[in-house]
Amino acid sequence: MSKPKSWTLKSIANELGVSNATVSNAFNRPDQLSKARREEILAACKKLGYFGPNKAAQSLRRGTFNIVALVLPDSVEYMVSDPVASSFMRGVSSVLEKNGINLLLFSGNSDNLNSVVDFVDGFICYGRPRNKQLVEQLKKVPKHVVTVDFDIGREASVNVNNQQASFDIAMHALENSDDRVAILGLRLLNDNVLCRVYEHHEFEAGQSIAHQRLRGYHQAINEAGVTLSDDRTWNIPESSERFASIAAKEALSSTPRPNVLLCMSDLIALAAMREAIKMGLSIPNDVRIVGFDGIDEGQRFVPKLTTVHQNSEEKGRLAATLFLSKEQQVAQIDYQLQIGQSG
Amino acid sequence: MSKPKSWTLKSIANELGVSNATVSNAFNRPDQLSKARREEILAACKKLGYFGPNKAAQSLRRGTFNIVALVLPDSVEYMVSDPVASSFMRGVSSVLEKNGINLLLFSGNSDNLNSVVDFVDGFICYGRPRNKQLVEQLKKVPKHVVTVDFDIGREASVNVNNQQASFDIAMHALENSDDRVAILGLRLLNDNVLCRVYEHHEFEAGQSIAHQRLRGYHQAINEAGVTLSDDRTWNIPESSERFASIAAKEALSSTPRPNVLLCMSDLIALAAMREAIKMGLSIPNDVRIVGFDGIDEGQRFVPKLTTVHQNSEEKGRLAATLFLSKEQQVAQIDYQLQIGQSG
DNA sequence: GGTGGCAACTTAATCGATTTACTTATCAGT
DNA sequence: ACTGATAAGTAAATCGATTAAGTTGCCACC
Repeated sequence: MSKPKSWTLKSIANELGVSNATVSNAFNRPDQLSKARREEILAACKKLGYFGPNKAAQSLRRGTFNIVALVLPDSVEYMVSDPVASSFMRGVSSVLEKNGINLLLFSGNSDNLNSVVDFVDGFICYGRPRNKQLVEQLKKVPKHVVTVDFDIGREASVNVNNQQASFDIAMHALENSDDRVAILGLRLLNDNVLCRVYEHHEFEAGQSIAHQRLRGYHQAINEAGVTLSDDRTWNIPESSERFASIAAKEALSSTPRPNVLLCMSDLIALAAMREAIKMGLSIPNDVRIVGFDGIDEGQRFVPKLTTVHQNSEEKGRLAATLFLSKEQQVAQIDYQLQIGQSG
Repeated sequence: MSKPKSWTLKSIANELGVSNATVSNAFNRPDQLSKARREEILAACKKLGYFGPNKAAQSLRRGTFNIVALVLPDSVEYMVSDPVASSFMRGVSSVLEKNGINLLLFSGNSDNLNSVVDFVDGFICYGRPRNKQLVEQLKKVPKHVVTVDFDIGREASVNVNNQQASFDIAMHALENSDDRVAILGLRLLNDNVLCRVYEHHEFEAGQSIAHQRLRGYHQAINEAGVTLSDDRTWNIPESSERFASIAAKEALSSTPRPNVLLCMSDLIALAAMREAIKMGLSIPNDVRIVGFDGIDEGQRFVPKLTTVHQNSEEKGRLAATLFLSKEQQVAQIDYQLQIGQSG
């Protein structure tokens, strides 16, 4: 009668009249018992409906979890709506899935790694988490960590050279030293707000992707001998149509009207192009617009978007592979300028 | 000297000369010890670098995890590249994140829930998982389960009426009894293959979303008195531009050329429209094309896509809320026909 | 002064496993 | 027949916590 609703190693062992250890060994170390005994035990477990050792207990004992946390730069919501981030995630998960490892999504807004640190084998961090405490914790967390597109002084990371790429695309967009440049920046600020940004100098030291890209733009602007007025940089809090449109409209209706728009993502650039068209401007004659990312929609748009293409999925695969190898190395991945008709 | 590298409840207790239980209580049950003692302990922990009870051990003991598994219909890769699925996920995560609960992604291709079942508080299943074993396991897994857009006989679920919606959109698209209809189906088959599907009858009993939608189409086709030839249904294995284009090209170049294309997703419908335009066909004069989902890009396309809109993000929020409430109920969510110029 | 009640801790069982060290039994070899 | 190896299995410590039950000291109250 005393059949427990759900079996444990112990109750199974009692039922079969063998020891704890023997049942455990039947599942984990076949060489520790006779073949006959093992098969007998496994068959009995199957019949009774015991599906093997409880993973939580197993993990506690062994210290391994088969779970990797993907630390996102921002909320999970934001992440899944960004096409570049999703394709990165796609790359990561394809590799992990093949290795039977599960993916835990972790928001870059959380202020504490603690809620998951005891459940995972380590962390893959995609870009600098918005919450600074998180960054500090990641620096010293006693687990394996791979960072992507930013650096915390640990040795395993995957990066695209954001600064160089931004420099290149900006150099492409700039033609004359009297060009009027505006920058539509993505998440330059920690505050979740759409606004113009006047103070540039503090960004020159920042390590977020946005800061790296901004440095590339500035470098190109200098090199091209162009002047960037200090009211010509916008902060867009997330890569969404809505915010980007507002910022683009604002930028394009400011005087003197900019004729070069450097956009930190393709989604922003596309929104800007739509606004420009709505305002009756001609691209690239009245305004040249360039993006960053290389998403599909940009290549279908008329005029075709000029942008920096990076293979995010490949980046994801690389990050996951690097994680699994436990090696400490820094991998740089390639980018290509994708020249369209927009700038 | 004997400072362990990482602290445990026990080692902290020893260090402070109090019992195990007291330290535990300091973190979990303030009423069990004096205020002074408690503050003293917490301060000491902070100084020593003990961040609180190990969550894995805590979970083992308590049987709660603060982790919910999101069971996807297919691989995790697939999920993040599908805009509808992502916005569902967005909805789910927004609610969970607010409640401090972490999200674990679980592939619908896995053949065993076991790798995660001992780590999670329960499951939210988005659509019928591709792997049938998984479905069987979900039916009887001893954890809380909420299903979305399919049913496994458990009482908590969120659904849109796929069959009714498909019926409605198909009725809208069909005009004359001599219309030549083709169906571009999404994941009608378990096999990951792009092909024409000849045998329809077995689908009439299927419970996957694709099967529900197919039934709606068939019902409308009957009602409209139209004949559907049995070589006019395609199976597209995933909602991607590439596969959809191939299928659309094949459908549109078959004779007699279909003049109505019922597409099971907007991504497919958009690809079909692009192909039709490439072939010099006029929409909707030569061919009427309707989709399903209501993604943004469809509304921007020229001609605007006629489709079924469902608020996936809301669906996600609803599913998560239902999960957290632990209530057993079936929630139906609304859909609207979104009439554009495409069909 | 004895009793009851309460606050503040401690003891020890428990969650569900893994694993080292130990006990037997069996058998080959001399 | 005795030794030593090997195979097969068991006992008990352990992972890092929670918590019911028990202990102790202190104070109030009749």
